[in-house]
Amino acid sequence: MSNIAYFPARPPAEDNRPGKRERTKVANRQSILDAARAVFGELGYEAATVRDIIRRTGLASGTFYNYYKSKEEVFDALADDGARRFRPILRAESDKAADFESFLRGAIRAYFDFLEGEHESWRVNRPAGEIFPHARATPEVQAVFDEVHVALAKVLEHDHAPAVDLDYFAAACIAIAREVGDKMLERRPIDVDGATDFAVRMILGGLPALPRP
Amino acid sequence: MSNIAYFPARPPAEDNRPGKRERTKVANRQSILDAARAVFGELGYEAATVRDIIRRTGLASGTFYNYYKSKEEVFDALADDGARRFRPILRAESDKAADFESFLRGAIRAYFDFLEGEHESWRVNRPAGEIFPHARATPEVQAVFDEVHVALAKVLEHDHAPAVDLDYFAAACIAIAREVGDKMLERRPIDVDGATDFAVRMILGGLPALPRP
DNA sequence: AGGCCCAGATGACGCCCCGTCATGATCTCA
DNA sequence: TGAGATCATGACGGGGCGTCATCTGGGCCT
Repeated sequence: MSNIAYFPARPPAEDNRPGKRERTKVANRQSILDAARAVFGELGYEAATVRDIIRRTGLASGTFYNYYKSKEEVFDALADDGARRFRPILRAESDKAADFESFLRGAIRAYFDFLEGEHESWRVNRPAGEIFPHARATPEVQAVFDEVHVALAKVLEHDHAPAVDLDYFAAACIAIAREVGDKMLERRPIDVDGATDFAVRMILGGLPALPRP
Repeated sequence: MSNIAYFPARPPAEDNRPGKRERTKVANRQSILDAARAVFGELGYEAATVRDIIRRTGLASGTFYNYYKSKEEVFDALADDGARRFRPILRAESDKAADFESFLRGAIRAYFDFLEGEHESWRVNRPAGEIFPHARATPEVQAVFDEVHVALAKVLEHDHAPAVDLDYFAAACIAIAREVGDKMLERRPIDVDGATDFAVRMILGGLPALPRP
């Protein structure tokens, strides 16, 4: 007996749900990422081992390697994930900005908000003094840097600002944002506005322009 | 028979050379550091193992652990070494500086010169894309940061500059110096003057003050 | 000189992490 | 329902890790 007489050629409701195979694959990949985030948060990146991550998933060790080649690759995947979520935000700021200052303020503010959000899921209990690696230059992360680069160039040109060494300038801006952002997270209460103001003024006017606390 | 009749109470020429015991200890510690520098340079920090370092010294594995507890500790020792050499240079700049700008220029210039010098012994052949860890906050390194902090405070006060958030400001200055310094090392020819000028102007006047290339 | 002592060099050892692979279970599709 | 594809499994060899019982020889005393 055939279903053909009773159902249209395609199954009803266009069952788009992927088969079980595909679903477990997605679930496994996700649980590895979740476990990794937790382990990195608890033990710190350096101390964490692939085995720690595997144990937390409950999967077999070999299964891990069907998805990622190493601890580094998982970390990169997490970084990529963050970058992928941040990129559209940055893009939006870049699009809506009228001049350089508002672009800068929007972008840095967005980054700091983002940082504060991520903060939670990462630095749960990491050992004192340990250095958490900054996101490495994975494709997605690099794309964000490039986007900053391009956005800076675009907005500067639009403002008829004098040509500058963009490579140095972008590096300096990113450095300031990173470092002031880190310091911001260490203070209680976390003051996103203050940090944003500081970073923006530092970039736009240097020392003389800084806010007086 | 006694030497007393022939020699003064203390042995001649006041032989201060430490005994052989002490000398091998110093030599071992030094060869471990040398080996570590070479290994980190060749394999990169991440890939390097304690065994790699041990093998290169020719010592037994146990001996290594008589001197350092781990790869991290050796790296920190190397960083401390660098910091210990850099500190007096920084101090000299701080002492001789008449105003904030000359202090800043002197300090950054000194740092970039230092970077260029160190450059040789470190990044010999490291794998592309690998992140070389910035010096961690070892006591000596921390001391350098603190010195920067203090020097900034002192010079700023002397200049009757408006009060600023020193924590943020120092972090931003160090961030700029680090990042522009790294980028400087990637360019050929290495232009210490140009990088110094950029960093100084960025800190002193932000975007509008930057040199036009 | 001869002998004793102990700092410290040695390398074998047990432990654990690494990445692989032969095996088997389960899904898919005809 | 059966054949084949896909992928989870966990045992395994390789190797790095840090330790420790043992040995070596420099320091020191007589």
